[in-house]
Amino acid sequence: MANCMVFHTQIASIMEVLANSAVAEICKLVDDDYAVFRLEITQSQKENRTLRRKLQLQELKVARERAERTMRERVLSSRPSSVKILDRYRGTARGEGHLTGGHRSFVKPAGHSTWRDDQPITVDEGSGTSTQHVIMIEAGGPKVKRERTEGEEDPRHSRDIQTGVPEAPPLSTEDPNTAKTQPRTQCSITEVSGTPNAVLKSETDTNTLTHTGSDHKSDTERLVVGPLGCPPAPGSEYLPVFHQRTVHSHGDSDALDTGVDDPSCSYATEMDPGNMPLGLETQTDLARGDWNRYSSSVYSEGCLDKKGEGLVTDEVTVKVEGDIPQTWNADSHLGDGHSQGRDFLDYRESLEATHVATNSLLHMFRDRDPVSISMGPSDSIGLSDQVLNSNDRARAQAQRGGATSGNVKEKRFLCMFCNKGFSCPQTVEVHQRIHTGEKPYSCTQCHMRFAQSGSLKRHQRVHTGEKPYSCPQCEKRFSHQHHLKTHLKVHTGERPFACTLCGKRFSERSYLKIHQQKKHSTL
DNA sequence: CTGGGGAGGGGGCCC
DNA sequence: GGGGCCCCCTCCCCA
Repeated sequence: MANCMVFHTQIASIMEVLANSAVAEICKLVDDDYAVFRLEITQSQKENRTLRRKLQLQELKVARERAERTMRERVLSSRPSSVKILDRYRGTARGEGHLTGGHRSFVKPAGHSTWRDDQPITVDEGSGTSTQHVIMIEAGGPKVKRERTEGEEDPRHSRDIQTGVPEAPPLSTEDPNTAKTQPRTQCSITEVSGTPNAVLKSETDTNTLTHTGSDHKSDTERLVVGPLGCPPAPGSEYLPVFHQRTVHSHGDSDALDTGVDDPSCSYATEMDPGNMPLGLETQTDLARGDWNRYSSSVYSEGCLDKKGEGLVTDEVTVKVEGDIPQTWNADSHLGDGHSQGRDFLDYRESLEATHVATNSLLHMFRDRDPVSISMGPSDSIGLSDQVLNSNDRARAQAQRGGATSGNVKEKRFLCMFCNKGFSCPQTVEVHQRIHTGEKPYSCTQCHMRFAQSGSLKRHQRVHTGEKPYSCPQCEKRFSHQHHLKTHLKVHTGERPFACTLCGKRFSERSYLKIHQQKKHSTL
């Protein structure tokens, strides 16, 4: 009997131990799953917040545009009919000088019948002529062909207001409706931030912006303020870094700068390639919100930005133009140090920028929501295969080594397009040129343009014939170091790349790839 | 003549 | 800015 009791006791204790271990295991599993679920829920909630915010912003923007349209109607109707094309637009026109078929939005006063809608005009820029496809907007009238164009023009007003340039009496002081537009900076930054993190971040940042109206220091200047050229990363959050047009800005960017001042343009543009750069530039300008985190400054020059934002028929803008501080000019052309007298009229670049920008946004959207974004015929026309490849590569690289995958080195500066992380904002800026198509470095000998200065320098060896890399075995010389390295395999007989299917070996991976494509493509 | 491979040139991009 | 790697392209040679 006693044995039986002992046996039962032991059984009970064993059962208890087993039960406890089972419970512990279950708890562990539950905890793990719970953590995963919680993470997913958090992300979902974040996305929901982002979408909700975007919705609100869209509504806000619609209301704002409506108010501004009303305001503009009022302004235009009260303006004398002798509206002149300002010369300041020439900068933009020059940027698109060869862009036949490019679209440009003009605003003509309501009732002005001198021009017909979509009437091609010839812009004589001295260095050449170009036929431009002009989109005429009946300001204040019912024939607004491109609603977004209002967004192009609006921003100047609204940004003027935001920047508080004293010499430019903002329209808002005349029309209380404009006051509604004031919070747009915050909204706009949120709209284009791209990632949920960025949304929240940008919004917060924007709230902290306090423009003094006198801070016309360029973004470029601000960028170099930080130690070692890399501003310290504030906080621990990943920071999407926006493309900085002004850093390497050049004349032809003018064509894209139309409407850059209006962050709200971003979503006003559909997949119209002609419009896309505007939206893109808009995004890039928004970066200043982020950069300002480091510089404790604000973005102001962007609003008055650069030469010609469009055909200005607004006297308010005229005043602004006259009051652009000198430092601003330095800003706008800072990148010209790299230009080396390049041809700002390069049609290819304008076209390229347009298409690449389109492509970049397409990628961006496609990455975000591959289902909802469809590529229409116009979206793919003219897209550079090379850039497509580049973007694909970038995306692939982002997937491989993006910050989100957890690199050893801290890479908290995220590309706003592919989310790839970098340790330095300047590096991100350079990287983002993959997506934006910006190529600030142009060859003086030909029309080649490059996103990186090193590429330009290397390219120029084509013209100079410089071949600094010589083979010690045969005195052959090469312009690329890698070519020398490749060539050396001729002497060594090294063939490190073997086909896994047939065992054939190659000295270069590309040979192997070609071989496999040709021989084993059916696999 | 044709296809495969070698060699070299050039640009893109990251570190 | 430089180094390094990647990819693509073209030309040439040869079976």
